[in-house]
Amino acid sequence: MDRARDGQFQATHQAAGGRRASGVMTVNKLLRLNSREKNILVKTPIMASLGPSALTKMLDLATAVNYESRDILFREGEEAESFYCVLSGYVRLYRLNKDGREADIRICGPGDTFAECLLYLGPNYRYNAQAAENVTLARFDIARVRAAAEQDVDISRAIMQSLANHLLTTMDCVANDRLQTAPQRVAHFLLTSCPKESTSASIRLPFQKSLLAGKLGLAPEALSRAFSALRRAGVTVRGRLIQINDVNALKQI
Amino acid sequence: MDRARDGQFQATHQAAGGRRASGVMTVNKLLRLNSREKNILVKTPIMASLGPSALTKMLDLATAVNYESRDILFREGEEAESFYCVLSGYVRLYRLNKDGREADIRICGPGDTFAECLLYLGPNYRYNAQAAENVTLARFDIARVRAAAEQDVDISRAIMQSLANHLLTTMDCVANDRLQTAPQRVAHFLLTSCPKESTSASIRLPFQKSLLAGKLGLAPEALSRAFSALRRAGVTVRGRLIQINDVNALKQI
DNA sequence: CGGCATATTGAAGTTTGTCAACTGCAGTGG
DNA sequence: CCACTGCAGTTGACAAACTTCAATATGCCG
Repeated sequence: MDRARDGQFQATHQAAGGRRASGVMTVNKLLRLNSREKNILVKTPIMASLGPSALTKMLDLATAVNYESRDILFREGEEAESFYCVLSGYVRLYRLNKDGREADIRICGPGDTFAECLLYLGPNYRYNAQAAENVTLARFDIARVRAAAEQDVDISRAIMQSLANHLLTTMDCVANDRLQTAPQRVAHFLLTSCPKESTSASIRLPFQKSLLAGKLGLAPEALSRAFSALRRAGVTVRGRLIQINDVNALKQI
Repeated sequence: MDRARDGQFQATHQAAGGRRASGVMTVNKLLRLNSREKNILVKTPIMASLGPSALTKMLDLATAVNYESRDILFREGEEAESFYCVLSGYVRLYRLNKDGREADIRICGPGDTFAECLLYLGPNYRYNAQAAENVTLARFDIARVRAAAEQDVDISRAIMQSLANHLLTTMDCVANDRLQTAPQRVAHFLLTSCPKESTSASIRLPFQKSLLAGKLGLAPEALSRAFSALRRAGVTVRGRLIQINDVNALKQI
């Protein structure tokens, strides 16, 4: 059975979060970050503001971990031992209702930190996390980082900035869900993906459309229809490539 | 013209946030908290975890301010000088779309802190805040609290806990909006308002139904219909009084 | 009781979700 | 090289849920 292709299998047997090397899976082998991974990590928002000593402490606490597409990182209700920072790939954070329907809460890409809010809260994860594609993550032990933050103001300040940012982003999400229709959400997303001050642009989606649909709180079909509704505003879609002829027209949607 | 009853007037002439005494308005007079207000403030989540010295510092930084129902506390885009903690009454945080439609992001009641995320972020408010009824608030100067947090780990820890809490609450909000229908949202709200482990309950809404509707992301009419849909699950509504005959039946909605 | 704001109800109308069929593409294996 | 397969995405038809508008009812406070 192909684990990466069978959601049901994933749903009952959690992936253990191993690091794979040359096609061979070595479960739960946590490694220090290699230099390429370190270079990515130190540029992420949560690390970039740290002073040299705080940065060293955090790098010492980080381990690297890989997941394959559709692997489950953790589930709602499990005891939270770690929080994560994405080095490459995308991770979905989502909830289930009692019928088993899923709703994405957040899509985390390179540089994004997630579950760090549990540093100062209850002992359990509050949502599910799944790799949307093959991902590399930096993993941090919650208890150790909490201890480090108590001693180093740089670290606690970085965590606060991260929390404050996520809070505002999530509040934006609530407001957008409640105020905007599907084409408006898509237009808004495209505009935030455009370089500032440009009159036209062409964008390559960094992930599948189904993932974008979830991020925007839409069914994949609704995203499709939103794109075709945006054609009259000069938006051309071919695969992951999106051509925007008139940025100002998009703003009027 | 009655300021408290004319939304348009409020929309163009911002209330200055004065403290009123015996019907006479004294604009912008910021006062130290009286002992009753202090007693409330020290029990709020953000203050309760502070040690004695941190608590004293924060109380010294706090000023009391009253607003009348429908007063605007601040608007999106304004420079953020203060964050607030609700001592009594309710405050709506909301956004406008370009058609002028409003969507509530959060309803803050006694003990709730808001806009504290700006301690570590950009200089502007990111949403509007309006008194939903007559309110008393503790106001904190952002720059001063930021300085205090740098020196006192208790304070920065309290802020982090507050941020983490709000983040999780807001993520819950996104998930609930995306997963639950109107009756389910109302049922969920009622269940969180019930004492734990009770089989039946009677609740008094702490605010107007229109405010509850906004909190749940619904039009007032949709809330009304949700309540009448819940009648068959043993929910009786008369004014602000709500009788729940069977808590378990509500959980099945 | 009057006056006003809040809440409820009914009747459209929108928007989105759901289900199903179909397309297009990429990879597989004969 | 080509049929087969599996998956992502699109499209259509329909249903469900919610909003909006309008009319009416209820409740509150002078």
